[in-house]
Amino acid sequence: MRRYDPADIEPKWQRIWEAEGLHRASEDPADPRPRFYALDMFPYPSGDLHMGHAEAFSGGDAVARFKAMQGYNVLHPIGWDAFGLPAENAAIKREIHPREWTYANIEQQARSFARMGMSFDWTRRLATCDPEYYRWTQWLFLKLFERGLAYRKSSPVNWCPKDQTVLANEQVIAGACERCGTPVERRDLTQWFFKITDYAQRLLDDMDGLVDWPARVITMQRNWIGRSEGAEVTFTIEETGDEVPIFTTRPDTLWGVTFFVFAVEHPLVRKLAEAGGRWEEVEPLVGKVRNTPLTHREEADTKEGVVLGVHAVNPVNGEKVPCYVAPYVLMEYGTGAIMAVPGHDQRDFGFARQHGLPVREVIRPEGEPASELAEAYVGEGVMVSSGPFDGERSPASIPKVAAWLAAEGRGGAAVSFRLRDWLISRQRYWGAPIPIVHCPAHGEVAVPEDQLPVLLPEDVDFRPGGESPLARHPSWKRTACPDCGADAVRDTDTMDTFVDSSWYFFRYCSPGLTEAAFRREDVDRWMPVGQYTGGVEHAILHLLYSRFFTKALYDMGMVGFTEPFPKLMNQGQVIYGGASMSKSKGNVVEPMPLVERWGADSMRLIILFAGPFEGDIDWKLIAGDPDRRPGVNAWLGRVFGVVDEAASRPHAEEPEALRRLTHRTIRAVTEDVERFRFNTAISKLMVLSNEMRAGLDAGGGAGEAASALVQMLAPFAPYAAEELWREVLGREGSVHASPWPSFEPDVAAEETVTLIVQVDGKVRDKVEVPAGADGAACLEVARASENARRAIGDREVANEIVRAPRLVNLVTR
RNA sequence: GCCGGGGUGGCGGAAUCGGCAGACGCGCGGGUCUCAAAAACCCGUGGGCUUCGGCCCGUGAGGGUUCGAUCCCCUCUCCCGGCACCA
Repeated sequence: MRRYDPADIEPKWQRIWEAEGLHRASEDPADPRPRFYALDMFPYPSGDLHMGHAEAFSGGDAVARFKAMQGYNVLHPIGWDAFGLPAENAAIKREIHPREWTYANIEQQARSFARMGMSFDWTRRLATCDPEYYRWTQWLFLKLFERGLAYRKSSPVNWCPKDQTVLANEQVIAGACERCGTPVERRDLTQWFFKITDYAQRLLDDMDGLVDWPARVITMQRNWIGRSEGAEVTFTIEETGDEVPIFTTRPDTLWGVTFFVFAVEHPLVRKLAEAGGRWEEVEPLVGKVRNTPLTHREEADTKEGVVLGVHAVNPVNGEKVPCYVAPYVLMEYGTGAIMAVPGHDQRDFGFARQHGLPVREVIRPEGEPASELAEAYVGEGVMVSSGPFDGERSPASIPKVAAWLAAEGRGGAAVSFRLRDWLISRQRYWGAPIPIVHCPAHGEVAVPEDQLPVLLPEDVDFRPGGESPLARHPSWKRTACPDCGADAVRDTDTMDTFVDSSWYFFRYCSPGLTEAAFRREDVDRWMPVGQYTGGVEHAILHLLYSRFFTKALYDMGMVGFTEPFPKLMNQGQVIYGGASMSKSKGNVVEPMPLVERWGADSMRLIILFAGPFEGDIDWKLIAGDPDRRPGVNAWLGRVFGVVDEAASRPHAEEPEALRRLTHRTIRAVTEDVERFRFNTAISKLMVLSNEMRAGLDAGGGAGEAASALVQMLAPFAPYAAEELWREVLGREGSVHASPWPSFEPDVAAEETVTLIVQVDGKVRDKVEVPAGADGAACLEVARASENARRAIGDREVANEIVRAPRLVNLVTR
């Protein structure tokens, strides 16, 4: 009998598949197969692959192989998200160049992927740190710049005083630098932004079409975009005449305004404080908040604030209310100033109590008397003390008030988004340089396309200190203005790595193209992506940015669709003992040692069989003794046994029950794989192999079952399936290029079914009846059941529920 | 606090147009083989009771609808995830 020896067969097939070019996507125009783009979120090359990669890619690979067997021309590419801070950190620590560290890791991961049997089209491999890739990242930046979608402005950012660098929000943990633990400060710097806010409404609207996205991802993106409807209203400052617009979702409470609040960063604060003779009191608060890290702002005291000494005139009734400056109003949202209605907003209420400001009731619950408010009332009601709107029902009155404001010329209906423009500048070395030259005469000038890429300099001191590494380089930034030839300097910032990853899926469609980032015809041929697989940690940033890029490129006529990923699947995390795996916790389980010891097929089966793909896997709970043979490995051994035995007696008659199970299994497994239910698919294959064993032991044949089993095993255990297909079953060509088995309904149909006989809803008997048994026949069988009679005893049967041919329930009085 | 998802054997998990709860696997127990052990293979495995025919209980807790509820409804509870001064 043929032994199952993964150490022997896996490297062998890996070589043969590579030599045969089995997984290359076909670009032959005569290829009649429909196309399918199976995309996995590309990895970041920090060391070797971890368990999370193993799970995500095992699932993605199962889908790609399944689709190929279903007759699709599959594009299943791989690449690396290879720019980023960790490469620099590692380089600083080990004194090697970020490039060396990055490419070494990419090679390692590529070898591991190949060893795992991933069906990638390696000819399309890319890395975002490759000059031939980032050249086009820069080119896309310039396209956005041309359209006004990339612009520069001053913005507050997180700054680590020890590392002397700007940090992304996600690099700030509890107000401190994640690397050195130093509390971060706030700096105002001029930065590049992408104008994603122009697309806020479309990003929101188009999600209605993303029916195959996980609901929670949709929810997270909706929350992130944060659309609010309301009104904009312009107040006038009594003492200076300044006009200050505010956004409110509750214009129906305009008559309840008793004060007015500015964010500390609001450009009018100093002027107004000075006009009110209060700058001395205001300045310390402004300074304090300015030095508070952005990530700490949420902990600021809601009641803190200082009076400005000036008054705002309420346009609806001419009332003058005092102005304050307070940290609870954010410059980043709305207009950076608010009308305060303590009667109907809890934050305003708290502030009013603290500062002795009046609280006015202007929305009253229907049918109730006027009351002294003990807290803000935010529910429905009737407008009172509201001039022309007295008696109007709120919130129905909101659009009426907005329309009235518009007619009066003091504002009107407005929509506000929480989404802010995407800050892409990074004062870091290991990223794509921003292709802009700053000319004293011409300002921001695009680097001409024929001068791309703007290459990163090699000889750089990328250790932290003072300025960004590119700014510190003695000569790199010096250049001539492309417009006038005068001395000018390059922009010394690099782009956020999320820019790199916002278009990599387009590049896969036109690999190695030297004239453009991609060809529209290539992209339109393969995209939108058939299935996108990756972690939920990218639910907002990467997916939102990629959607934005796609829409912007669509508007430029560069692609023919507006959503890149109509179908999205998130795999769960692989954790250990309820916590994420990490080196500091010492609980990291790596996939490659498992692959070396038991084979890639076993590693893939362990992880796919452990539970639902979307759910987390706690390795501590699913893994047994690491030195003990995994159950799935033993199962593969048994599969080799049954397939070998079936092949050795091709003329033996296959039992009808086995044929039926085979066809039922084909139907069920096909459905399971389509729904990412790999765990149940594998369990059904186990059932089939168990039944084959029983049939063979009884002397029957199992040829059809063996063939189907091997084919259905192929997406999950590609090496073992290939060995069985070609060597044991002796088929020509790869199992992975064979057509997915089809089930025949006639064969799958049951001849008999188990009739459940219940008495008063409790199961009392199970009887085999013909599958076509009608109600009367079933009832007869049920009445005849000895067990049922005993359960009924001397009671009278009052009701008979019949669901032929599955169930009869005899109900006694 | 708000929104979303979930609670099923010793463990991972099956089963939801309301109709056999616990598929499949791990673990565990017993057996075959062996001098012995491991491996492999076979049998058993929710709890309790049993006259060995079966019976009772059981899907976080309580209630409801129904002939019948893991599934639908209400209340509660715990866990996980996301958001959280968003005007």
